[in-house]
Amino acid sequence: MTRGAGRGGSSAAPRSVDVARVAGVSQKTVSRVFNDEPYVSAEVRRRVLDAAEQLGYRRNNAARALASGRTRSIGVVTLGTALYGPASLLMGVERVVRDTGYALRVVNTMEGDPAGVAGAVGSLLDQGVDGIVISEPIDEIDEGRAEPDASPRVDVPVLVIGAPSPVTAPAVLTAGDCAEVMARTATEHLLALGHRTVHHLAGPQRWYAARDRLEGWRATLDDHGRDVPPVVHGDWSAPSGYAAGRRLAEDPDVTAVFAANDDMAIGLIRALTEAGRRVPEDVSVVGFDDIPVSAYVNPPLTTVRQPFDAVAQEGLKRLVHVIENPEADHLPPSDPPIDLIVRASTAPPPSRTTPARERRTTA
Amino acid sequence: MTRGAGRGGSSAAPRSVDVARVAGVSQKTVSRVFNDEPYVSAEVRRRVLDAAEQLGYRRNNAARALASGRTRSIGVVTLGTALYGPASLLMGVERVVRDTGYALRVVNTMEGDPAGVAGAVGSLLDQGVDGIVISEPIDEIDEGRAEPDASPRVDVPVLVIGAPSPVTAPAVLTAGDCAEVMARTATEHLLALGHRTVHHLAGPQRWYAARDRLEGWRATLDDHGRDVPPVVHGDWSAPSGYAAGRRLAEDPDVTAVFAANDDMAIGLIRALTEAGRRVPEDVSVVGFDDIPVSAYVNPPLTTVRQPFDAVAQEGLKRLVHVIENPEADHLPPSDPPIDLIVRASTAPPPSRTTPARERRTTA
DNA sequence: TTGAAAGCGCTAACAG
DNA sequence: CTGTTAGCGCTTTCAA
Repeated sequence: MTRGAGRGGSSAAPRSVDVARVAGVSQKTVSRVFNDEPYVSAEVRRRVLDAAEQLGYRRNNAARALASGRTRSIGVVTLGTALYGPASLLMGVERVVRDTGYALRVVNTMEGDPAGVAGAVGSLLDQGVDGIVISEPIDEIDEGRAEPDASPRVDVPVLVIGAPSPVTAPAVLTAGDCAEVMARTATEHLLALGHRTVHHLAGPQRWYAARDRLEGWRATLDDHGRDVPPVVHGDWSAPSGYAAGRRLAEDPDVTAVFAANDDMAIGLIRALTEAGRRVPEDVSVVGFDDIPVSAYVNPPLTTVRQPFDAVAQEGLKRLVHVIENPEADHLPPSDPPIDLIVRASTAPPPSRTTPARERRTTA
Repeated sequence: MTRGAGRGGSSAAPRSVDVARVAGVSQKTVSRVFNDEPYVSAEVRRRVLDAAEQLGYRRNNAARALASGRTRSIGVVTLGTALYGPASLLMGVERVVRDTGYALRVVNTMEGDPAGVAGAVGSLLDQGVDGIVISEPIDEIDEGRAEPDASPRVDVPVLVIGAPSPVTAPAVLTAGDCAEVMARTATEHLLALGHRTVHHLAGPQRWYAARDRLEGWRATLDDHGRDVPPVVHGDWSAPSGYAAGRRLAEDPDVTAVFAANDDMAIGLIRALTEAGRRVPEDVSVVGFDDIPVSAYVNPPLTTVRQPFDAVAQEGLKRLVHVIENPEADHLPPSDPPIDLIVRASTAPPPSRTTPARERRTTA
């Protein structure tokens, strides 16, 4: 093979020996300079840097990885959706990964993908990564099953965001497992407004995120000794929220609904409104995520803002720490901030003496 | 260094020679099997595969890349936002990249990032990629400037989505440059409804996407010999749409607005509604993107759906073709489908009994 | 503070 | 059909 083949360049890419020759030093010295190793005189460092610049030298990452056994990259497994939550998380992860000097490799797991998380993780391992982030995995691996091809031998540290780990690895960290608390916050808000109970429009139960929110909601109701009404299920989408809303609208007892995400909340509100149930006068609705349009829909949506950036940042800091200090103690997780954003979609329940239809809104 | 160091495994990772030994063949034969090269008897192939399975063998990608000069990965430069457009595009790209057998590396350019696209591309080149996708770049490089550190020497094929190329490379492909046509479609729709002219709520002009939409709108108006009212600018966000809406609401001549994305359209509608201008009775609004909630906001939004998946798929197919056949002719681009989704936010203008035209003193 | 030598694990020719 | 021989461009010893 010709030097530089595959790079498509007209001239071969310069290597560290080329830089060394130009700078009049050994190849090893060039290596030292580029790795910020000590014991290089300022004078030599300058010469090397100049030569590199002049030649347009760029370190060959494959050679580095091969020689050092470290790829300096982190792989992330995400769902292949543009849903606000997963997408925000991915962006947060990218930012931190880059800040910590690692490169990012991304593999999606589509819903219904037969290989699922295991396949995605395997693919990342094939590519070569020093650590793996699994963002919001959903159920697809049977629990308790340990067949080697189902849950691949992961020999790098893993950070799992928003779920218990679907893989076994020498070091497993978790982050962002605060959905339950957030769901409590949302539910408590509704209860504090005077609602007798709160209905829940849940996400798909294969998602831990959905289950956690449901759990938080149910636990809050239990704690307050309230009825736990039947759960309505959606698929995160506005259409599914709309469908749920039509059903919920038929039940006059429904005065407060906690939706597991904003998209569903928006669909829900539309259905409620079309059915003649005003929001928030007749029914209060709380969403989850605080997507960008939530403040501007009609009515502006009360919701819980997820601390995506904080979760990504904190989790990755810990992951990188484990990667670079395999023996050291893990950094302790910290609790991310949780914000309940109260807007106009929640209000006290309609007074019970007056039928809703006779109430008048003054504008 | 110890074998397998950096992988953190308790035992060293098996190499192809190990597999070869177990299978009783040469190392090269193992390589043949794993590369699906011809001239390996079924019998030998089986033995190799069995041995590999037994050992838990995984090819070392760094060594492969070093020896072959190909990294088998594609890098993508995206904006670091969870905006629906960029995020959808990224997901579409991931899917296709994986389908074509490449790995994906991702680098974001944050707005205000000093290094910008050039820095991101450089980082990808450092990491080692066989091709680069630049998704919706925004202006940050001075045009016409050719300093080496400003626009790095890109020696791999580049696919630019939704913009002219901000870099020079041996092969530059473009895709998704249909925003102008889509903007025309939106504007024509409004004109066909009977509106005298159409106002435009534009995106930030550093984005090509925003400029293209503006151009399409302006050209359509010109073609029909209509007034081109002053452009209102937003920043893609719902709040900015809201702010624009307050201004637009004061002008009774405004009967139709084409917003450069759905988020702004939603903010705009809210402002219009609050100001007592009904949508669509008094003012029609068309958005752009068809984000998931658009069908469920109030009123459901008429919008233009961007063919993200089609654009990603088509563009990448061409990019991969160039990577693998540097000498061959480029595959021809094809036109992605454009869908105007007509919902309830557009309608004919209010009847012209009030002499709005008399008030127009400046054009 | 610097350099020389020896691989890292694989693919690319070229023989058989 | 299969094996041999060289590297790919670095990092890592170890020596100076």
